[in-house]
Amino acid sequence: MAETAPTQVGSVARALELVELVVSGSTEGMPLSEVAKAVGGSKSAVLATLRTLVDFGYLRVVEPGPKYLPGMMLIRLGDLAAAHDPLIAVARPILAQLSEKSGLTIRVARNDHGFPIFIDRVDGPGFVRFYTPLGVRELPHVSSAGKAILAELSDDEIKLVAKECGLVSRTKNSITSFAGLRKEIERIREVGFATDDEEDAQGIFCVGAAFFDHFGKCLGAISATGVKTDLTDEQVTKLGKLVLKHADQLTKELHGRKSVRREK
Amino acid sequence: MAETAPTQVGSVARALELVELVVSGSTEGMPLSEVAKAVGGSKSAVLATLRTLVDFGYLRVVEPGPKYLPGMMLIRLGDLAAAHDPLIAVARPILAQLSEKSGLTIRVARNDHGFPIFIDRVDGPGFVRFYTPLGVRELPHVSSAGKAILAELSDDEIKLVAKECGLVSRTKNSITSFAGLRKEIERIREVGFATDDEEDAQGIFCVGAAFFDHFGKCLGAISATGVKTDLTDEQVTKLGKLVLKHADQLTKELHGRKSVRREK
DNA sequence: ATATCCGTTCGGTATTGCCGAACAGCGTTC
DNA sequence: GAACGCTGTTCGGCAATACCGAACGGATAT
Repeated sequence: MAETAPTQVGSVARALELVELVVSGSTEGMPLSEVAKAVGGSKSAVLATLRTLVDFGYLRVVEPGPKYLPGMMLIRLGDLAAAHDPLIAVARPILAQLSEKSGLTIRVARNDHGFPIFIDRVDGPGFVRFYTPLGVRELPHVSSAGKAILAELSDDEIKLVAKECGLVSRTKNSITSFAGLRKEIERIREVGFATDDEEDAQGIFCVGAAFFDHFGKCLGAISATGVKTDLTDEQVTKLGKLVLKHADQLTKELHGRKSVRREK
Repeated sequence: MAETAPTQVGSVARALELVELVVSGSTEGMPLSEVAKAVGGSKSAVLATLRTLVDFGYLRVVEPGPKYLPGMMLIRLGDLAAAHDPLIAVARPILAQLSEKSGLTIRVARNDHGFPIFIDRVDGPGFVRFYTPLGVRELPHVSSAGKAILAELSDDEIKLVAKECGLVSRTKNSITSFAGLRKEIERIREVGFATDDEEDAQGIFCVGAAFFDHFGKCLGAISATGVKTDLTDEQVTKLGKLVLKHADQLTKELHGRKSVRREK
């Protein structure tokens, strides 16, 4: 019943599934029986695995009626992973500056073969909070960071990425045709930053700009997120330049340089 | 070589050791042979485990000469765990406010049987950055958050915690005698907030205050961290009141109430 | 008071994860 | 230039061990 080709350790895979299950569960915690049913294993086997995860702090157990919750070790590992990531270490102060200047939520995404993976975030001081998960591959064509990354790829690569994600629609503003995306990319290349005008979620507006390593390769993008009604057209242009400036600053601090535009 | 009594899953335990090993390693990444040597297992077994961890995103592999690094999933899990934690969700905006007002690094710790476990942090805008690990049990008697928590325990509990941590010394200012700690606790109970005057690290000054649940039980403490030379005595008192005010605000938003002072 | 659910414990079985040796690809060294 | 040492990788065989299912004890609800 295996689906992955190369050598794997079954019990470890099952344990990691448990972690994801508990973390995705409610804040109340999951009891043993529920966990066992969800993964389709015997209670005794699941119990042994859960105990191991608790011993290592990945999960914690709350009495009474033992329920399992995410443990402190997950926070510790996430923090350590972020601290050890050179990109995050350099980007975080820049994100904070941009957040303070703009009053918006700022995020930074890594370029994962054309797809954006957001790896850090600084929330704005506003009352509106967006929950924006970190560490997951997002759709490239409906986010400003994703489009800013796409605009730095060659046309062939864009075509490949577009096929891979299928240009699925998220809202009525989403770009779903390759021709539309092509036009949008042209616009981004001209002004230097990308926008997301309610293309991923109703009422949400984003502006993003790419940053580069010392080969001129696009490492990722930063983006600012706000509610649509808060922004006028002039503000968008102003914000775009502000985001672009900070992205360039990030490039500089990474000892990178902006890529020359590649020909078709 | 086992130390834990109850049922555990060996391969999972070994896998989790690998994660910690890689995360604690350098930013360059660890090659297979190094990992295998460190955990004392065969290359083939370690390889299979590493592959499983990579498949789940806990680790990622960088070419050439396959080296293993912390993966995006760790950031994702840490972020999710934080988002699902009601305390962090409520505390984060308050930490941000306090950081902006004070210009310092603000942290929040959970009370783990008298020991502080810092679970979230908002860095100040200053140039000086402190790396303060999250999710680990810290010493209670050399941190302001720890002492703020201690001051809310009964004298018997304080004695127990003091014995457990041994009142080890970290700097020449560290409190190492129970009599000294007793006196310090009295002072904290009078003014309502705790300080750490270079007791954990040279040149570092902290101020902390506790917060409570609706039973009046101390849930944890928040603390502000800065460099010693930046602060005069009057500023310390002013800062203490500011931190205390935000801790009280946190208590309020958690629908808690401050505990009545317990008798001896 | 009874019944049903939960978490836990305990052996038996065979699955499966571990080991060690052999292979292959590089970089270095002589 | 060739041979050596170091990597990471694959493959079979043994036995450790992780799984299962049933039985126990406790709590809650009916």
